Amino acid sequence: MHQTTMKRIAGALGVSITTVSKVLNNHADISDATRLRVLAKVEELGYQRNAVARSLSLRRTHTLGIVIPDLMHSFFVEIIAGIEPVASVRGYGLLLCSSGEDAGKERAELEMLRGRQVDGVVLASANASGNTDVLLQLTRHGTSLVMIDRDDHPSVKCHRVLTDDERVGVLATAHLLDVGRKAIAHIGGPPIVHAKRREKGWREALKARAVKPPDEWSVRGGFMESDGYRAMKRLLSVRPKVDAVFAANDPAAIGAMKAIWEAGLRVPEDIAVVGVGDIALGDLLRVPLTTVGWSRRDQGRHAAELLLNGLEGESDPPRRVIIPPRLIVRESSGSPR
Amino acid sequence: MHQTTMKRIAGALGVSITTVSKVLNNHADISDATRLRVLAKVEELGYQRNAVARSLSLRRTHTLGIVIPDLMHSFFVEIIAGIEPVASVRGYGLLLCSSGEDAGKERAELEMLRGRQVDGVVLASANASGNTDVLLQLTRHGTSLVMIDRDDHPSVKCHRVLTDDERVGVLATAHLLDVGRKAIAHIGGPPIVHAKRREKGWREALKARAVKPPDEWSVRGGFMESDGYRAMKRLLSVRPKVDAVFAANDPAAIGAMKAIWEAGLRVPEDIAVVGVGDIALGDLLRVPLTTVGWSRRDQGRHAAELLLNGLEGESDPPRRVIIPPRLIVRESSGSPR
DNA sequence: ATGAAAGCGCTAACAA
DNA sequence: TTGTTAGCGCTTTCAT
Repeated sequence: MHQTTMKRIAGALGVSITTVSKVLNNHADISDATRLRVLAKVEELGYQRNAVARSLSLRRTHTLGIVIPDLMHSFFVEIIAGIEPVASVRGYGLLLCSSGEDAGKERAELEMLRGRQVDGVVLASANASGNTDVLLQLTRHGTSLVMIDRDDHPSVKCHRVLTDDERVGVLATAHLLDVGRKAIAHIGGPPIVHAKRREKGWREALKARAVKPPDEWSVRGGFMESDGYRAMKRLLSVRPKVDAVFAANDPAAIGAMKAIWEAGLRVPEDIAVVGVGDIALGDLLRVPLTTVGWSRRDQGRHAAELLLNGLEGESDPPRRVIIPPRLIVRESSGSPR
Repeated sequence: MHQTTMKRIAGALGVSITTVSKVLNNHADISDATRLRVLAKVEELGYQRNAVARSLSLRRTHTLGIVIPDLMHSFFVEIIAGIEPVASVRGYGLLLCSSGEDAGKERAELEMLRGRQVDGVVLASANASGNTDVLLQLTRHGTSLVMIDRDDHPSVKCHRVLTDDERVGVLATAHLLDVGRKAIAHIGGPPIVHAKRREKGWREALKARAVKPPDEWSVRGGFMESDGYRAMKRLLSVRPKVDAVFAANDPAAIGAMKAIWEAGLRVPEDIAVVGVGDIALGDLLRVPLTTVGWSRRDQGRHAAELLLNGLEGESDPPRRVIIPPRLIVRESSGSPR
């Protein structure tokens, strides 16, 4: 029950704690003989340095905080999967927080992470601003920060790992035009800059082919399946009928498909659907979903690398890393007509 | 850049550090006047207790370690989603580790968690034993442990949150018999007790209806999609043909379906498929998958509660919590014939 | 090459 | 009601 400590090791060997510490930190000024004796004892007792005490001394915890909106969204989990191996191999632990899409909880989590003295934070927020002050406070106290898929909080100087959202919209919409769709509606996301850029891409792509979308083609939705479902319900009553819809993300696209099926229509024959995000199993859906995706793992990996490089070596100036989106064509967008 | 500390607060107010500490810990022996002054200063400076120092003093980190085999498996993420709210609301942080199905890495993660002095560990391992010694060491040092979906390591005295695997096999197989299938094959999992129990359930259910499975009906597989795919390839050559297959988990079932389709056959018309685990989006698959599932969230929730109750109050004797499995009928098992 | 001593920021007896 | 003091286990000057 009693923890083994350096004191114990030192005592058992008749050396000082300092000596043990030095061995464990690979200091050069230790004779090979002593080093070996210490190492042997460490092995024998199964000793593990107390990271808490070490952190207090070093003022570094070798811990990264991760804040995501929703654990159940494969999307964010893939980001973590990108972070994990990088952190793990460099000896960093991951303190996981889920904000549940709630700005209040996100705030609480960020303060908790500050209290726990994490060396860095990866924030994959979905909330529109609100916690700018906590973020500023964090960075001011020396915690490095990287935001994923967020290009707001402009006052917060930190690394950002993003995709090109306007291009996302263009890729999706141009594809639908390419396969011969004429009336391409858009189910928008929440009022955040990324959703707006996707909508902008949709407009641009239409404009490039001289298509003028009537107002009813664009309906405000959200990032949840239920949002897409509701939005599609409304789009189904638009006349003349739409023959395609570009949803701001995959869950919304799935919701839209459900609404379409419920109305007795078919995907893609009656209405083609394209989403964004390339969620897991998207290729195994009843009607496999055409989507615009980008590598979440790369996003996570880059985030972790930016963070750790900044922590270990020189702290680079804030960078923006753009992960390019790509079109993933499946059945929901149909074949050329 | 300089952290605010209790010293600073105390200094600014002309009181002792102890007083500040007592206020922050809600000790009764502090006058309201002082309490208010301190709280005001804390607010003013945006002070946050340094959890590292606190942990060193208290010898509790208010942190739980979570070790799962694979972040990309929705299955484990749901467990975390069950743990998170319980831990979060009680002020516990979650240190996340992914062992990548590798006993060596799992071992390293567990030692890391020991070094970090976590108060408890939730282990959702998939590895067959091997790290028993580390687990024993952990518990011996006072770390409480709960294992999820693991009923091995019998020497390790800890809570366990399991499902009834034999019943899982019975539910799946009886269902296939109920819908009129005659030749029900089984794609087994890796050589762990749970997979074996599922197979046992399969045998029991067949026996209960006087069906004697020939040896070729049972093929050793694994828990990966590729395992199911390979196993099904072999099953496809069995004569007389099998008309149903019960796979030890959903990924294997999905792999099996792929093999069936590749062979030009149909699910469920030619071969019915049932999996285990009820993975996310299982109901949106090309052919929605019939499966036997149980609440992962409940599993996580129970695990967290067992752990935290043990930490906060009396430490219960090791308990085994059984989460009941239930059959989820979708299309892959077909309709009665 | 080794060790004594101070300190990281906090908690908790024990005094006052 | 408040403060003094001694740790928690480790790192790190600075002597020796």
